[in-house]
Amino acid sequence: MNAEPDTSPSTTAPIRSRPGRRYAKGEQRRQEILERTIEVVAERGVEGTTLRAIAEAIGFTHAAITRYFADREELFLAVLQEADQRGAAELAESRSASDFATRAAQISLRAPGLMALYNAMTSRALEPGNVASRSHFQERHTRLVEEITTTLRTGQEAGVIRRDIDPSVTAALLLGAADGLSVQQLLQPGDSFEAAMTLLDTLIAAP
Amino acid sequence: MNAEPDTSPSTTAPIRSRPGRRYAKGEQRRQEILERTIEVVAERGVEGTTLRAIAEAIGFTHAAITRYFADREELFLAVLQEADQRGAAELAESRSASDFATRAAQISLRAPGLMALYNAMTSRALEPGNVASRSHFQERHTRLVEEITTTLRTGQEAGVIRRDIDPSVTAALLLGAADGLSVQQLLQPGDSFEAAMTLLDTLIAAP
DNA sequence: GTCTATACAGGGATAGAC
DNA sequence: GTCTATCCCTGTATAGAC
Repeated sequence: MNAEPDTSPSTTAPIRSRPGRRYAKGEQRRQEILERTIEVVAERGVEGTTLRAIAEAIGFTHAAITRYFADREELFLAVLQEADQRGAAELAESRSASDFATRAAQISLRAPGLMALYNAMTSRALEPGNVASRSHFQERHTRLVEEITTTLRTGQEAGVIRRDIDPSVTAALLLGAADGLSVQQLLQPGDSFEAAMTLLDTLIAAP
Repeated sequence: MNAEPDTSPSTTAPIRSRPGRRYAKGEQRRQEILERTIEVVAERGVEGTTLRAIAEAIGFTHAAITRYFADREELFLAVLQEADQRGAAELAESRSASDFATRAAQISLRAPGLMALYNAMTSRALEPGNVASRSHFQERHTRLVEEITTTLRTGQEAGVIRRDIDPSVTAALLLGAADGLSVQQLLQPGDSFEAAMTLLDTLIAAP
């Protein structure tokens, strides 16, 4: 989007000596840190997930983590990215657009701490001067909107989605609704999430 | 909702010696702290809004703030509550339901740091064991859903809102969409917020 | 390459002086 | 009612052991 020229798409602030996956042990450690982190988040919340707490869960010193991730922000972003990638396959099976959005949210809801982390990082991305997180979420959002837009267009051609609505605006609506409703769902669990997304589904369906 | 018996509706953890508005000076100080806080948030972001930074903006020591607010969490919550009350009047003028949701979001968007603070606090409310923030947002959500539901029902009776949709589910959808889309709007400013809410408006309008 | 030890600046919270 | 002093906890940086 409006990000400055950045040649490294995935990692924002690359560690000096991260070998391109050459050392098996290092890569393994990296994965372990990612997995433990989300566990600690689920147990102690995002705020309680200090570098020392993660390190302790592994049997480490907190300083060691900085070998793999420049700072806490980068670590958290990596956790979200990992979760995104794992969910990507499942997401690709979506049949309808709201099905897509619903799956996206539900994947997050499955892993206890993930949605909390996602929200915490989103709110940090809104902070002034946080280019790393902001561009991450901007890219993510742009990508998701494009995917949903394509699905919607296909649906319109197939005659299952109303033809009098703009696909990309509808995509933004679906994604926004899924995001907002899943927060709501976590705040007070109930069936409003399902119901609301289903309603949206019928609203955009061809008459 | 599922909140524990709580006799104090507005303030979650009352200060030991808050006199029921008896001391003008104290009340004035409290207001000043609230106003400065939102200013500091706008300038330095939520993370940068330390008790010391707020105190410095007033000409205080950070410890003095704890006379008026038990901790930072309570202070932030009070800022949001203040903003809610100020926006309430404007909100009451809403004609349609999505107009309501749109206004609610736009009021937040007007004050630079407010939406960031709102999101930061929402994400904290998702943390385990944070009863204070969680119940605040639960109550807020319940209240807003009820108000929108009423507006919707009136619209249905007047024939401007489709009659085949459930008012409360629709209210949840509107609120969720407004929340999710406003984050999106802050992340990358554009006109997708307006467009998407307008779309939702037409979707729920009577044919 | 990987990790420990250690130091540092800055945060929230609190006790007690005035 | 406000301040000073202090506590313990963060993330971060660096030096050096292995």
